[in-house]
Amino acid sequence: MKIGERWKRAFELSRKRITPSRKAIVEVLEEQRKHLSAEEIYSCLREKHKKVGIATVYRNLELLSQMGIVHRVNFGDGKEHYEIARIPALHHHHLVCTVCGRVIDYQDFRKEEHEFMEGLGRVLETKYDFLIQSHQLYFYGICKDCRLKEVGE
Amino acid sequence: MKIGERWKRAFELSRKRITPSRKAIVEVLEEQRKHLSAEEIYSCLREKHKKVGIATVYRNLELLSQMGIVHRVNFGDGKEHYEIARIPALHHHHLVCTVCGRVIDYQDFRKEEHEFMEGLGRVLETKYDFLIQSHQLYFYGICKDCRLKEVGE
DNA sequence: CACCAAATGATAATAATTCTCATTATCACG
DNA sequence: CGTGATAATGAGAATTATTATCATTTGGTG
Ligand SMILES: [Mn+2]
Ligand SMILES: [Mn+2]
Ligand SMILES: [Zn+2]
Ligand SMILES: [Zn+2]
Repeated sequence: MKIGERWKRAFELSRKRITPSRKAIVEVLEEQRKHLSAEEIYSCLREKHKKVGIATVYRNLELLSQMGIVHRVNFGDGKEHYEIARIPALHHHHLVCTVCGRVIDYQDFRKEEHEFMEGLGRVLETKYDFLIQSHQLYFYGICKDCRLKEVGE
Repeated sequence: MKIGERWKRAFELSRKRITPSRKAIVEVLEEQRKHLSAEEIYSCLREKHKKVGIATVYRNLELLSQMGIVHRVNFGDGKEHYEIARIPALHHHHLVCTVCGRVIDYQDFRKEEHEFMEGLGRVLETKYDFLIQSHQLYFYGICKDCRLKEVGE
């Protein structure tokens, strides 16, 4: 099932209204498939001549995150970023360069990783009486370019 | 080796000065062993009658994070939190309630998890030419109390 | 003890996000 | 297909976390 069809159903179920702003925000994230900040999404919308206020962008990113339609990710650069949620089979994680901020999406070991996380998640649910909804894994390090620059200096 | 002895050595090696502010900040984090925001650390220092400016708190938390003496963690509540780094054998991860913000430190499956992360890390290092320094795993969900409240409404 | 780069404190500046409130639009219902 | 209750929006103000500036102080080396 395409994510595009899915989110409309989710809106109906949760009794949230389907508005032009919401459609436009999801559209931008689906097209770009990148990690965009609220401000970047706002700019994209302006370029497309969709007039949506910045407050509405923030409000809806919050809502869409809670609904699981978008993922909010934080790379430690002082602002939140958002990306469209992929189907579970395409779930991915992040590799962050602590020097230049470059972020790599990786999905290697998707299956093993997913199994491991599922198993761990189940144990935690039982032990801590939590209902687990999602997880995020970040690896931090130094990318090739930044390592070369360091040596050069 | 106690972490307390270790960080002084790290300072000498990286040619950073051991100042009263830095000692005091590490001290607070070692005593409290919690996830404190910069502002909370600043308050603790004032209570202990150590006069350290807020800017110095931020500056040193940045430095201590880079040195690996403290860990900067983000639970999605709009501010960074800091905790003293534990020795690798006591490495832990986080379980975050998306409703009330409660955070649980867990260290179950420490060994299996660590092995898994090490293995995954090595593959990523090779494939993406990254030098990996650390990783963080977050599980998000709803805690027991928040689930009970939801039903009550 | 003197020197000097590094560190600090006070405060201003910036940047991200949230709040307020008057106006507009969605959609369930008749 | 209207209509009304109520959710959503936009503009801008307000708030909050974090960073920058710069004159002053200090740690550590010799
Ligand atoms: Mn991603
Ligand atoms: Mn912790
Ligand atoms: Zn880099
Ligand atoms: Zn909770």
